[in-house]
Order: sequence, then C-alpha cells, then structure tokens
Amino acid sequence: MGTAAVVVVIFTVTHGELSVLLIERAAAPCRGQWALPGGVLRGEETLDGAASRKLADESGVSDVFLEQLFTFDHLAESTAGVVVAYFALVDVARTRLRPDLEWRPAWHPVRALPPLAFENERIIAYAEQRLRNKLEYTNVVYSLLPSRFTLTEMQRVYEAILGEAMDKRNFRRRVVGLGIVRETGSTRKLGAHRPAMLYEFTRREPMVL
Amino acid sequence: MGTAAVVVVIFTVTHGELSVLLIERAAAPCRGQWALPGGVLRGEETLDGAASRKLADESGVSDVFLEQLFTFDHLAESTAGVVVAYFALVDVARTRLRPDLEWRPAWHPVRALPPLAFENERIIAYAEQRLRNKLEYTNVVYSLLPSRFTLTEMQRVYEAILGEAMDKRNFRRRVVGLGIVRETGSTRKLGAHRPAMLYEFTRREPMVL
DNA sequence: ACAAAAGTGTTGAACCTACACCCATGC
DNA sequence: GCATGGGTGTAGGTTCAACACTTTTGT
Repeated sequence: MGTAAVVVVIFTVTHGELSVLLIERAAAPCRGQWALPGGVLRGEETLDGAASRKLADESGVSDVFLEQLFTFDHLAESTAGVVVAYFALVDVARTRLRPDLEWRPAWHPVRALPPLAFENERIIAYAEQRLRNKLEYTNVVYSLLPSRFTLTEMQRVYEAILGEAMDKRNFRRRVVGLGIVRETGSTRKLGAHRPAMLYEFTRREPMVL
Repeated sequence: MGTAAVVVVIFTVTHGELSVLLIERAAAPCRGQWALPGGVLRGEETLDGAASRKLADESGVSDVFLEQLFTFDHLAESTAGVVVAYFALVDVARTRLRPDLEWRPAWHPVRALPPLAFENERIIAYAEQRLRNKLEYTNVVYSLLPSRFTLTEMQRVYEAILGEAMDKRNFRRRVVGLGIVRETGSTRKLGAHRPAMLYEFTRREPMVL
C-alpha cells in the first residue's frame, strides 16, 4: 500500500490510427487482462529512470519524448499506493516489441481498446487529452516521425491524433512558418520523374512554440 | 523511503504581490527552516483528500481551486520516497492562518523567499510557471478574488502574477468579451457620487476558455 | 479511368495591440 | 494640485480559415 509504481502510456501512430502499447498480464492480479507497461520502483531508482527503463524494455527505444503525466491513487485492484503515470511518443518504425512467451506487448488503437486492468482506461484517456493539447503548442510530434519525412506524412499524424482533416496549405504554412520544420534539400523519389521534398525538425527535442 | 507525501503550494495575491504560504518547521529535519505545508498520507486517505485537508488546516479555506501539480522524488533531506505536489489559489481575505506557537504559517512574496527546506524552491517555481500558463487560458483567477470585484481589482491580480502592466481597455474587452465575468448590476460607492460597477465570474469553478 | 500524393495563393473575418483623455474623490 | 481609480473608442497589423486546381504515378 505504501509503495509507488510507475506506468508508461506509449503512443504511436500506425495504420493512420493513434495506438498505445499494452501487455497481456501473465500473472495475478488481473491475469489475462491487458494493461499498461509498468512496475514498482527498484531500490534507489528515480521516477524518470524507472519510466525510461520501462519504455526501453517494452518498446526498445530511448531518446524519445517522455514526460510525467499524472499521479493516480487507489486504482481498482492495484496493490500500489500511488501510481505515477508517464507518457511517451515513439516512431513505430523504430520499435522492436519482444514477444516473450507471456507478457507479450501489442499495439492497440485507442479507439478500440480491449478491457483493461487497474482502470488503465482513465490513464490513457488523460494521456490522450494531454497529447492533443501538446500537439497544438509544442513540437512533440517530432517523436512520432522518422528524421526525414514529407509534410503530408506529418499532416497525417496530426489528423490521426486530432481526429479531423486539416487543410493542406494552411498546415504547411503553419509548420514551416513557425520554424518547427525545415527543408532538408533532399527528396524522395515517388516515381521516375517525381521528387517529393523531405523535411526535418529544426529541433528533435521538446520545445514550446 | 517507500512512503508518499503531499505538499501544497498555496498562492494568494496580497499587497500587490504573488505570495505563497510557508510554515516554519518546529521539528527535525530542517528545524527552523521554512517549508511548504505538507505531510505523509494518513491510512486510506486519497491524494486529493490529503491535499484538501492540508489546505484547510493551514489556510482555513476550502472550495477553492486546488489541482495536482507534479510528483517529485529524491528531494534533498526528504524522508519520503515521492512527494506529490498540489497547488491552490485562495483569496487572502478569506483565510485564517493559525499562529500555533510553533509551525506558524506566514505569507511570503515569491520574489523574496527565505531559504527553504526540501528543495521547495523548485516546487514553487514550477507551480508559479503553471499558474502563469493557466491564467492565460482558464478562469482560475476566480479563486483569488472575492465574489464581487471591480475590473481594476481583477486586472491588478493579473499584473501581480504576470509581472507586467496591461492595457486597461484591452483587458476589459477581453474578460467581458470572453464571457468569463459579467456585470452584477450593483455598484460599490467610491464617493458620494461615484459608483463603480461590480463584476462576478460567470462560473466559480475551473473552466478552459 | 481512377485514386493517391505533392505542390501552390488569395481573400475576408476575427483578433490583438497600441494609444489619450475625462471625471470624481481623498489627501 | 496631485495622485488614485473608474470609465470610454479607434485604427493598423497580424493571424486564421476557407477555398480549387495541376501534376505524376500506380493499379
């Protein structure tokens, strides 16, 4: 009851849908149900350290956007006193999920979640809200895309998260005008005679616009 | 080490300055130093419940803006494993500080804090930042003012927190135009023949604009 | 042929900022 | 008479949202 635990909401965008990484619990309590990756703090570990470790363990990535979200208490069926939730944004192409026989991790679209243990629905809903807010006034999306990408790909990510179509010209003007991305100079070949400009983020780290 | 504690950053505006409630510690550790009100969780108490209790104990008010801020760990000299910080906004006119012989509470301007225990400077700085942000896109200021007030009084609160003078006409247009305050119809007598319009918040509860 | 993705400008509305003076009162 | 606080309108700039068509390729 007195111990603190950490859970991580790991988001990605894949197949045009905002998705979250869940693991199927192989042990009690809530065996067989899906839940967010997490666990109790080890020894002298810091909260950030524990979240970062969990993220790396389950998704295989580090050096991505990872931030403390909220601290929950008295979650149903939980044995931990307080649960410090984090949220992370990863480019699905860089992840390597480990299908250990049990505890196997899988991506689930946030619009179609299975039943979850420990009221994890609340945590995910809160994280999704925060993500939508941060999209508007920060460059966090850098953490969901590869280092080079077309503006249409970037726009697809925004649309998947916000759940609404955007105007292409306004979108381009905004992201280029604010200086959050710049042209790389190189292009991607779409066909024999059709180059598409590739962009990159001016900073691959959190910034407030 | 495994236990969770709660601290509360209680802000008010008085004498035109943003101030925070501190207590002088009467017991070890850090006896004699100033610190934020706080303590460990009692039994089955929730985090919100503990924060609310602390707020009421030290300031005598409830039913004000109170929100979880951030969870800190490994604070210097702290015996608690994790410290869940909250922040609250109160109208100084409604508070009743209890000058118990020891642990006596007092308001301190955030621009002139005494040396603090447990790295409480960090917590206060973080809370102040969050407060400034919330001023811009919410109506949280309702919790710093009495139920009826003049627009100049309201503007003074904004100026004290943001630390910059604002244009009176633009300010009035904004707050009335956004519908966060409305005229009450009644006035305050400034002199024999000089009424000043009193305003009230359309909602005395948190709202995002 | 059709669908998918890249690319490209203009216009009107809304919003934001800067700015100056009058009046009544208390000291 | 001077400082304090309430009260009032406008003009210019910036930002935002809405809007349609062309090109090339793959199926």
